[in-house]
Amino acid sequence: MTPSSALDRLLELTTLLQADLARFEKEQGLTTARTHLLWVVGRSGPSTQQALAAALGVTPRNVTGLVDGLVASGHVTREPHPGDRRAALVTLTVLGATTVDGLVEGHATLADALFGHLDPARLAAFTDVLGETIDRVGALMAAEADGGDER
Amino acid sequence: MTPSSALDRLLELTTLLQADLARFEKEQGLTTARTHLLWVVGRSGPSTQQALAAALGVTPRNVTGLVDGLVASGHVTREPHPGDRRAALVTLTVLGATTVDGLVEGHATLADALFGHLDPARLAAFTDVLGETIDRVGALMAAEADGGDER
DNA sequence: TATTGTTATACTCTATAACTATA
DNA sequence: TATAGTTATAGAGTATAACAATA
Repeated sequence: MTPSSALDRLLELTTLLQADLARFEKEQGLTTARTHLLWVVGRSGPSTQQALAAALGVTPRNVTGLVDGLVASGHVTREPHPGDRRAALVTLTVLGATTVDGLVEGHATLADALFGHLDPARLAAFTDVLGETIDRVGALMAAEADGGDER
Repeated sequence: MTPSSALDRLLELTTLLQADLARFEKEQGLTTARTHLLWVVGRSGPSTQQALAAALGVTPRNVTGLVDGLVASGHVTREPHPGDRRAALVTLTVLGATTVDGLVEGHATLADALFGHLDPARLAAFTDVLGETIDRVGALMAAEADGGDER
């Protein structure tokens, strides 16, 4: 077993998980970007588009487009912001809330289907390696940002 | 340690790996879709656009656009297909081949940075779980396809 | 008649820049 | 003067449908 084959499998698994999410989205008539926004609103509650832009790491202009689409599909509404007439609060409709619930439930179901059969020791060992790997990628990217951004 | 937290970490790691690849692409003036095409041509050798469309899982029309971009950036050329005047063979230029080499090397370097420190037993255990998980996602998607596609 | 690739058209995600209304 | 959001414009990825050239 080599580091390279571990990375290969990790990337393959990534591809499969994305395909699985894509199917949910297609079923719901959603896209990845809109689903992500919906998810954030579900977690954070009614949010300004500025806040969503920051949370999603995209421009405010982009959020305008995503929210337009989600308003058209009936997943969210723009409510007036009490206390700031410039801003709007993107708010889940019943359909939007139901969709988010489906996401949460799907996540739990998927986790159980993938890892529920592992005995606690194997699961813990696996999760530990994932955690270490996250740390290492983070460190790597920080290092490259230092070296690459140099000016 | 719960199945759900394992999935959370897996998804977090996925996000980080994508960000890492995105930086390489930005450096090279490439996009994810074009890099993927380049990668496939690097592995398969000169290919028709039909073959690339099948390999990438996109429409032939889409491949036309991707190849147009990669021709403009100097990564590939369209060479006449010997024996079929309808078809063109998408072929790596020196720049394209160099870029693919960089990808391969980056992959190996990344794998080593992420997993090189693990002792063989932990690495094997981790890789095993990844393999099992891949199988489970595959089975899951096949099952859903059966149930969902029913008509 | 079937296949390869392209033109035509459309939708989505993304970005920058300029502008309006409000703070 | 600064902030929230939109209009304007542009590039990229994706799709379907119609069409040309060639098999």
